[in-house]
Formats: sequence, C-alpha cells, structure tokens
Amino acid sequence: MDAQLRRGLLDVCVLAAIKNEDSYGYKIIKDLKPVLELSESTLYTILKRLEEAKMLEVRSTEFDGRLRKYYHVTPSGVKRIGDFKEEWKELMGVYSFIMEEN
Amino acid sequence: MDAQLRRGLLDVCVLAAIKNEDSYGYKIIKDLKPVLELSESTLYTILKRLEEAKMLEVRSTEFDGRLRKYYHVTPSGVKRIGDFKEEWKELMGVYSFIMEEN
DNA sequence: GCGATATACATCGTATCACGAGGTATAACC
DNA sequence: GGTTATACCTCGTGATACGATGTATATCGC
Repeated sequence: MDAQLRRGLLDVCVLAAIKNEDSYGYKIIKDLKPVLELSESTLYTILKRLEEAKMLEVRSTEFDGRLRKYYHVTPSGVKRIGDFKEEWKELMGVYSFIMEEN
Repeated sequence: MDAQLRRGLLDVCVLAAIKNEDSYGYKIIKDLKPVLELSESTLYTILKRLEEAKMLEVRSTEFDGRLRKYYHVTPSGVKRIGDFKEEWKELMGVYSFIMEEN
C-alpha cells in the first residue's frame, strides 16, 4: 500500500487493536499482522505519540521476568476512533470523485 | 479531515483532476475545492513531484499575457490511478478491521 | 485613473512522521 | 549451548504538507 495512505490509518488501527482488550506492543504487532504489517520501531513511535496525546494509558507489569507494558484506550482515544468514522465519509467523497473521473 | 489521511489522497486526486482534460494549477485548485481544499503551495509541490516522477508532462503557454502551465497525465500517471484502485481494496480491509472492533 | 480582487506562477523554512538499523535482556526449545 | 521467540527502546534520515511570502498581469467597480 502507498506509504501516505498507510499513515492515515496507523494511529486509529492501533487504537482499534487495543480498544476491546488492553494489549502490549509485541502482541499488537502480531494481532495486526493479517491486516496491516508494521515494524516495532513504527509501533513504539505510535504508542508513544498516542500516550503523549492522552489517548492511551500505560500500566507496566512483569510477566515471566520480562517487562510488559499494557496499554489502555482512554475516552479521548475512543473519541479518536469515532472521529475516524466521520473522516471516512469525507474520504468516500474523494474516492467517488476519483472514480467518477475514470 | 485528518492530515495524514488527506496525504494519501492528494497525489491521485490531482492526477484524476487532470486526466480527462489537461489543466493548470489555478484551475485544479478551483475544480478540487468542492471535494478537497488545498493551498497553492501544496499543489505546486505536488505538481512538481508528479512531473519529476514522469506522471505529468508540462506545456507552458501564454494566456492573456500571463504564464499558464498546462499539465498532461502520462501513461505512468494513469497507471498510478489504477494502482490506487488496488490500494483502496487493502484500505477497505483495514477499515473493516477497525469497524469490527467497534 | 485607481484601488481591489482575481488570475497565475514560485520558493523557503518548519514540523511531523514512518521506518530501518541497531541495541538490551530474558525465556523457551531442540 | 546456540537459535528463536518474546519484549522493550533510541537515533538518524528522508519524505512530505503547508503557511508565509513574493512577483506580475488582467479585470472590475467606482
């Protein structure tokens, strides 16, 4: 997929992957793999950004002697997903324009 | 609309606006306005990039004493629009995932 | 005639962002 | 005991959109 198009989906996609059940970096990558492949460096950048934007909250735990940071979607993060649905409508409008011309 | 999401559409949208009839900067902005607003600085950056990528060809003309640069979509540009249709399918897959989780 | 607006182009600097490369450390498996 | 899986992190780079700013002519209203 085009790099630019990807970028528009990444944040919301990560939020969606966490929303129903708190999750952590390594798991998110595996869960998203069938839908959208993303590297660790990309994901951790996104998680950090979403945390700074207060759309995610973190809870650090220890699991089998390894650090595991569970992320939880805040109401603000839920709102972001909702906004995406509205944006999608606009996106469909642009898509229709492109198709009309072809 | 989200800035990132926009970015994925800009190039193809500009190509689509020119494809059926050669056009020039100022006109493209006006034509796209109902669908997608973009500033001059943004458009000229895009036109330049698409020209360098050989998806557009330029023909400079004089009109009423003013310079006017007509852009024409090359076969390579047409292909770009076609590729977008494929990308859209992938995009729909991601969209479905986001909706499923909500 | 003159100021405002429309037409039409261009460039520079900034902020944002994805991602590859590279790093650390433990657990599990063969 | 070596390889793979799990799990985190950081730095540098290249790409990009966009606001601000600049130049120049034509047209329209008064």
